[in-house]
Amino acid sequence: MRTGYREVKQALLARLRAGEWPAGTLMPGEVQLAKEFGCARVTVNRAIQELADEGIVVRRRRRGTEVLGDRARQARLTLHQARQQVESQGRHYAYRCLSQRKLNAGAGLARRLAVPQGSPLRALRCLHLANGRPFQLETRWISLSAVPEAAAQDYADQPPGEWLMRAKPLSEAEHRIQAAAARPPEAARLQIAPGAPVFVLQRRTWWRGEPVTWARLLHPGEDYELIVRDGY
Amino acid sequence: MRTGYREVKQALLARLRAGEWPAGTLMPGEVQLAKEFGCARVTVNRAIQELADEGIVVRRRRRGTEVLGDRARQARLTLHQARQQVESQGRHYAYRCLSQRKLNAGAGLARRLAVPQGSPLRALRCLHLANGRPFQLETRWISLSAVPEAAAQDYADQPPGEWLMRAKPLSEAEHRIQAAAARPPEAARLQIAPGAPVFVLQRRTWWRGEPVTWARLLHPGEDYELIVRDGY
DNA sequence: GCGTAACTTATGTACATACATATTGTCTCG
DNA sequence: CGAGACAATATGTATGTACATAAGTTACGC
Repeated sequence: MRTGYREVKQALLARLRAGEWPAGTLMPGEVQLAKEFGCARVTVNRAIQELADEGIVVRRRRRGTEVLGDRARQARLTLHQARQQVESQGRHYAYRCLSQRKLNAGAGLARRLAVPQGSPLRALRCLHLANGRPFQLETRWISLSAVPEAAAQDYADQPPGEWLMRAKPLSEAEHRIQAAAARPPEAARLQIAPGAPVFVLQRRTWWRGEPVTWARLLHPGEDYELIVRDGY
Repeated sequence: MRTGYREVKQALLARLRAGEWPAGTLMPGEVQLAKEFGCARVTVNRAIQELADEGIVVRRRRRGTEVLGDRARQARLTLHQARQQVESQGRHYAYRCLSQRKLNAGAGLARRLAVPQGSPLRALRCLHLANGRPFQLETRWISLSAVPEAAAQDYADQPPGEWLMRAKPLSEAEHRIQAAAARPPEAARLQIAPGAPVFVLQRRTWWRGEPVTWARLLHPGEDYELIVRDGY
């Protein structure tokens, strides 16, 4: 019958949207659906697997497949390094390290990075430029207990983000995206007026549960936008 | 040998990180890898499939599997309806429709929505409140040629986003995230000062290539944040 | 030399089957 | 009646096989 797991997935989606299985209920089992669609169970499995990946249903062994309510939109967000963002727009990229030093985590930093107080850190402040104009102001802390090599590394000519990506694999990441008003020192660095809107991306990463780095990336003004496309 | 596609995937990831196949090169074919790992080709296929899903490699028929350079961080972004965002924070949700009318697309709207000029549209302006305070200001256009049912629908008591989610499947979506300064009318609606930073999310959706809706969602100030977690 | 047809190859997917694994429900024994 | 053993069951995954599909490559005819 040349079913195809895509067809099955679409059919299931259609029936889900039609309200055939309201939120909270269990969908029929894979064998049942396979019989219904006239295809192999594996085909149904793959279709439902994708629905589960997209957060539409939850699957549990022995229990079955539960339909989740109030389906949220999901999209895949891709975050590039500043250099790549700039160059993909056909602009000239430049990097300047404003300051780099070593310090031990105080109470506030320890909390934000989730490291013990007093942990050795590398603190950095860098500027990424596009065609000579400020593109991103980066404030970053690197945990030296997680990445001891970072102590000896010089970031004068190399963005720490790019270095880290090569030097350290990562297992988890958390990103926070906000709009904020530029504080005076930041505004000066970004050559915008104090209080002007800035796009803020904060990124924390872990390696096997151990905190690696925390970065705060500021983009000036209304020009910057993050674009997420999604389809199926 | 009880390989398992997860093991294969981890092994491939390890070798990718070790630089065994530099960016731009082609990985060995599935049959080759299957022989190497002592498993079936389908198992390797599934492992590499996931790598492709995560944007680490690109697969093309007949060509092979290419390793992508400068691996960008990828994360799954989940976008909820305003109601769900508010309620998941334990706050009280309320909805107000400020205006709803029909109009035909002018030049600007036609371009933004990617519909022919003069197309019939439903135009909406709504406010979502959390504990009685403005949470999100929504400006939305719905293409009536794509969703004729929207012409008769009344949105006085029902957020158009929630209605659309139920009424219309969608195949593609595009999201843009920006920081902006509140313009005076918006600031008044959101009860913030003009020029204060706002978090802007613009969403366009299509159904089989046909534009369905365009929404501009404004969140006041620095409180709002979008959080994306990602791990493996 | 050029366009096209035929062939080759790597990935894409379907299927039957078999076994693994988690979890719920039930049954037994003290 | 409660704790633990056990069976039943739905999903999870591996495998061999077969065929589909896209895209390079080569051969052919003009």
